[in-house]
Amino acid sequence: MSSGSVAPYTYTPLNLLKDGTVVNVCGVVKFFKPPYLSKGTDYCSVVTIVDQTNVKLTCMLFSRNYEDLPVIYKVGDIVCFRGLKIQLYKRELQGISHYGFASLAFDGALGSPVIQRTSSTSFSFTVGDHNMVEALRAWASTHVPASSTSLKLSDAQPMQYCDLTCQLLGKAQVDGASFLLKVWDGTMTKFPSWRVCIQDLVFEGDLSHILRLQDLVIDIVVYDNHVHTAKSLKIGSFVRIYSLHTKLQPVSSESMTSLIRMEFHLHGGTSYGRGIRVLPESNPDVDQLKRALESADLAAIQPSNDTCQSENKDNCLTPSSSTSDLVSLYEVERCQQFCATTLTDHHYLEKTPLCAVLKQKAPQQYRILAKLRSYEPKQLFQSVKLLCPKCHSLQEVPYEENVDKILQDAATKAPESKLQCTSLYDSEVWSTEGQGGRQVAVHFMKSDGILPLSNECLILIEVLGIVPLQYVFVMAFTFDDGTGVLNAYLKDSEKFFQIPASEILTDDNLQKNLEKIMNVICPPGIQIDAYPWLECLIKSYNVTSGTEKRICYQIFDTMVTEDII
DNA sequence: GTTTAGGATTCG
Repeated sequence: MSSGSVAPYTYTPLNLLKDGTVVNVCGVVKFFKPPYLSKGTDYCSVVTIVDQTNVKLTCMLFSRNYEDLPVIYKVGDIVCFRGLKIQLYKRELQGISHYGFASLAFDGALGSPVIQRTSSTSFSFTVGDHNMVEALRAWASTHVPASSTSLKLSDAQPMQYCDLTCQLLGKAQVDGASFLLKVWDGTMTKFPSWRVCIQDLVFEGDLSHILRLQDLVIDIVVYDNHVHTAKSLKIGSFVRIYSLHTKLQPVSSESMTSLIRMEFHLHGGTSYGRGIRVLPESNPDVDQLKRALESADLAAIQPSNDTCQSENKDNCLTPSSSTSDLVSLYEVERCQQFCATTLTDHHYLEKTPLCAVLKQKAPQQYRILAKLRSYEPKQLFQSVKLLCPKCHSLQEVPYEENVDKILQDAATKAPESKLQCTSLYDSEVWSTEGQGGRQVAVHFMKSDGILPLSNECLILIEVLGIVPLQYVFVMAFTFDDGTGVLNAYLKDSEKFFQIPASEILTDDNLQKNLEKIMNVICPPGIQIDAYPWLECLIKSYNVTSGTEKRICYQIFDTMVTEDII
């Protein structure tokens, strides 16, 4: 027993939780949504924790008071919850705050002082709790990857979601659903910030100070549910903005001849933990931020032209730069800055370097960030194949003169499927002459629901066992991310290039588009350093040929970004 | 002793 009148609390390991119980738990924060106003009466915070048992628990925490929800600043923080009810939701256990719920939160950094963050007076902190936090810190340092979303403005790239720690310099309500925040963190973005027109708005903040800081200040627009949080923020306060979206302004002739600008949005909703949280002066990240602001402020007051010119020599646009210089600079910047592909799903997967992918067994799924060193086939029309969705075999698209041969070589078994006429094709069963009266099912593919003229009609013969075949792009990509080289197949009917494989052989424009895309993602005649990054999902699988076993990789749920299509 | 949300990006 600990000294004093309060008995030590018992914490239940996350692998021993039972439905219907009320428990105390401790864990490392794996994911969280900063407290936000729910549609009911309370503030809500969703927190996923993990402990040494490697079991995760997602907790729904509600409180009438914002301050009573756990004070979490970042992934990796450590929390202790008391009075957490365990229940089943979608066949998984989840935690939900029960009557008398209380929480403590701590910095997760190994060796930092164990200072509890809570306003909950009922939460007594014992030696046992202290040891629990230290043990979780030690475990997390080797088992929980550090949060990678937090960054400085100077490291912000377009088309990213990131957590920004900054100071609020100005604010203004734009309209009912959007609110402007002017912030800085002492560093300069790669592209100057967009500027929201504040002419007709009620602006709060020191505009002369903001103007003096120039491009050290960025404009963030927050939307919908974040407007009420933004309204309550005090000028000068230190805030963290979670899942801030960075993007480049749409390319227009105007932006080509001036400068490309970067937009900052905090979109509506709370997906991926989108939100804003005020950081106290005592926060170690604020300490660091203050120092950066002080030196940046000094530099802004006494600008050194020499430093500016020598640092920006490579990126500097002189008044004599021609439009084509600007465009090519933009193209280079764009290629270096952001991904030419995006994921269509599984955004929560963490990125894995290729060297790590290559060491692991199959099957697995990975998110990778790499450059396309090379690809096959170079003759792009050769990448179009016919895929049998039934047996997954691939066939070449047959030349017309080969079709007779294919029919002669067809298998001997009778068609199995029930014949039906659909909007895609009409079907008939024909008895062959001179082949023992073998029956062959023939499908006449329709175009827009209508049978085309016979010489234009695609005919599928079911004894071939390939009914109906699907056109796909099949390519071999060689990825390189600096840590390793990996070959992956692309097998895709239309998602990746946003071009239907079924139409490319007959459409010159689509062929040109495909060529253009390949020239962007794997540009000929330049160093690989200047190639764009590609973010891809790949899955590994085992392939056995004879006695040889090897691992293959295939791209999935990935597409090229719309602005290069 | 009810509800809220139930991780899984907007499309401005």
